[in-house]
Amino acid sequence: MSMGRDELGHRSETVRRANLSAIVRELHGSGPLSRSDLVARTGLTRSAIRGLIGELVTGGMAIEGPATLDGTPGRPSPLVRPDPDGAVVLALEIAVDSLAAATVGLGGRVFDNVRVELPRGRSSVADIAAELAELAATVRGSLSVDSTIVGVGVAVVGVVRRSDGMVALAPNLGWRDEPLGEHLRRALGMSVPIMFANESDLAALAEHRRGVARGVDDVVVIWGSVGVGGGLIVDGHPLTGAAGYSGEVGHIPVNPDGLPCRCGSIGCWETEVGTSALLRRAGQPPEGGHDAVDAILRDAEAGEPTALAAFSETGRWLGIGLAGVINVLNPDLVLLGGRLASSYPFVRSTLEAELDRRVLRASRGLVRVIPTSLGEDAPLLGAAELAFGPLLTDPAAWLRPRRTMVALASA
Amino acid sequence: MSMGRDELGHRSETVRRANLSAIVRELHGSGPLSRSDLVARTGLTRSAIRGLIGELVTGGMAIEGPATLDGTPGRPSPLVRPDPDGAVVLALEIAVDSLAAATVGLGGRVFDNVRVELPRGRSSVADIAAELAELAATVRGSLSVDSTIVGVGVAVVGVVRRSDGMVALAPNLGWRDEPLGEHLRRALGMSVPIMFANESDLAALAEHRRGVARGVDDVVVIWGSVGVGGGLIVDGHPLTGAAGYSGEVGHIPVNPDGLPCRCGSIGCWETEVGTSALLRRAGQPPEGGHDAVDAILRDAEAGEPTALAAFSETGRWLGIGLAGVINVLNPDLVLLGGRLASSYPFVRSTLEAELDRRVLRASRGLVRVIPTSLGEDAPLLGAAELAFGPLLTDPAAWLRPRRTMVALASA
DNA sequence: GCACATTTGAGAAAGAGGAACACAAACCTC
DNA sequence: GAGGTTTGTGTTCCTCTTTCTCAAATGTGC
Repeated sequence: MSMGRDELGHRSETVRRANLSAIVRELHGSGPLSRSDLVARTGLTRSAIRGLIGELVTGGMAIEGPATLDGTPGRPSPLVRPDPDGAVVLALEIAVDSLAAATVGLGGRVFDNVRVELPRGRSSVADIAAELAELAATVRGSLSVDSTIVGVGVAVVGVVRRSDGMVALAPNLGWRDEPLGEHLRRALGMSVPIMFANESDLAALAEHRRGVARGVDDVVVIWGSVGVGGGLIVDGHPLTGAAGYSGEVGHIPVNPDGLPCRCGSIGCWETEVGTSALLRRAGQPPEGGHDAVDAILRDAEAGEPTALAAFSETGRWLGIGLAGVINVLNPDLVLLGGRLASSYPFVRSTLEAELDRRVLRASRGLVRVIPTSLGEDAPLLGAAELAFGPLLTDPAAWLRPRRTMVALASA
Repeated sequence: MSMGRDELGHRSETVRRANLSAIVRELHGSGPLSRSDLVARTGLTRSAIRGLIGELVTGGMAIEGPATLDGTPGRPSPLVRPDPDGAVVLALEIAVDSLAAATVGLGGRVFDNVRVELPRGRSSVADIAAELAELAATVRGSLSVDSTIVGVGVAVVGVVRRSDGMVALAPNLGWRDEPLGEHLRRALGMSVPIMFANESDLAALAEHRRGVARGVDDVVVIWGSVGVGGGLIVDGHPLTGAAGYSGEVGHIPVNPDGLPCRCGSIGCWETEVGTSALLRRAGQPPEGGHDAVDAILRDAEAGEPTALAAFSETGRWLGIGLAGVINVLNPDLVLLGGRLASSYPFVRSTLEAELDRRVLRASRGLVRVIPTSLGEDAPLLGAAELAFGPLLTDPAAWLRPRRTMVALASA
């Protein structure tokens, strides 16, 4: 019986929160802006902006600097920048064959970013949590002493519950119903909230905030690692579903009499467009890893016919599955990411041909299919954005408290 | 570059609008409520509620009546009811083989409701628009003279653009890129806004507002008429997509080497779960209509094996396609509506079996699949809800204007 | 170099809207 | 009928934005 996105019972404080949130979002998303830019973007008056900026500056979340003179007449407007030290998040990622960590400041500045190889096969949740905690300690070393970490975001290759980081399924790691959240909370020993999501969902969030999908309200990201996942942005907001399990496009049935899938089903999209399908079509053993795929890519670049045919057939199946997704969601933009980004040139033509045939004409004309723009780190950057979420929604809760009547009285 | 659902630049007027909206939504959705109920539901103070209710009453949108004594101590709280005459919408529907119209008051009271048969096959847009206008005139006759029509909602069997009612595709009617919006606007000759949407989308809206999906935030409605459409509620809001073409689940490819579809593609879900597939499996000519399907239903109820087998196989394919939808959207609830509602008992077991096999375990446990609750009129009721949308968002814009200083001065 | 238009910041006052509080009214129970 | 409880009423207060006026800082044209 939740109210969805809207909350009832507004008051004047709600207005201030919404306006502060709007300003912090603009600063976080667009970087330094003059006060008058903010007036134009928010529609608030100069006086209101002044008061709100003042609160952000004294709260340590923004810095006012000298104006940049652009040659136009009129009094110059001072530049407001997000204070990267004012609010920092820790981003973590459990990818297919690597672990990563980064510290990211308000405004999107990446302070430090490390990635380590992960040996193939099973690893215990406790081991992974411990290793992530070590990476976290490393990247935290690059922060100045007065930075405040306001949250932790974690990207996971697998089906993870958003509320508590319970991993329902992560075939690459051999996990099933593993309480990653609990382990990580203990290993990190931090008091700030830790938020979890699937790598594809976070790649979508990152592309929407800082990549080619900026300003686009309906976006689908198809993220290929070993399997295939999807991140959905709908009406400008991430689509999470009832428990955060949405976007599992890899397990759409596309071939009812197809091959068995790691999830237990048969004929999932993943069995036709995942790494193993590509390797199979290229005449390689399907359990080959990253290197084997790279080899096929190089062959394709060199014009080798078997490799080209393997990509071409994969593209056909990409188109078949994607047509269903597009017909259901009617997006403006579809981004191919992860391994699929590098495959893009070689799958493009057969993919588009299937879309031409299978997507309803009305939707077909509106949708573009292109590669992602942020590369391999998109899920990690998305994890940072996830962790910034609460702060962007209600910045006032994170500002260094203003002196209040009570505080003065008790002093 | 839209802002999505959120708007920037809040002010105190925003608060009043949001609070009025919250109250009108509660009244519209839940019917008569005492003032103290509203206090509890909105979290506002008694003073605030009083002021807002007062505005609604003088604006003619609500009526305050005597309290209902329920035996509890304390001063009784007067009952606030939505004034059904205060705001009325006109709902229209173009279904597969019928046209319908209704007048619906604030609070959901249906004043009048008519449905006429539509001869099978092509009809020109102008003819349909004219006939709808006639039906509209009929149902408007049942309104009291001082009722204000605040909007028109139109449900269409087909792919329709929300912004202007351009019908991209409606195979049942033989339409392709027909400007229904323009024709209807002329035929009705009304100055209020006319809004359009697909029948499945509106069935979902109706079930979410007034049916079994009330209070459920993530809902999928699969609506079977001749083809199959889908209505999606995500995070408590209808999912429209970039242009309103979302939810076309009937055209998800499920059988890459399947039968040709009316949309031009092959192997669409619709070709396996639509009416013609059922008729084919029951050994009937696939172009049979409503009556032929009803005959198979009666046979199945009588235990006739061919009919049962036809439903069973249809259920299997229903499960295959639905598994993909569930894996992508992670809904709490899936509703089968239209023709599929009556089929439900006979497709249930094979459908659930496919879901067990093909839906990720994490999502599977959360989702219930049941029939719709509002019957055949769900799209029509949804059209009414669609038309109420602007009023629910900003009731103040529709209140009879308060006496202002200017009005007094000019009097 | 200087008047002038232009844009923006600063500060005070006003306006809008809900919260808080005190009090009265209307119900219940005993 | 006294006492407890819940709720409507009315007033005052608080928060936050807008509005208005003035000053400051820039560019332009002579």
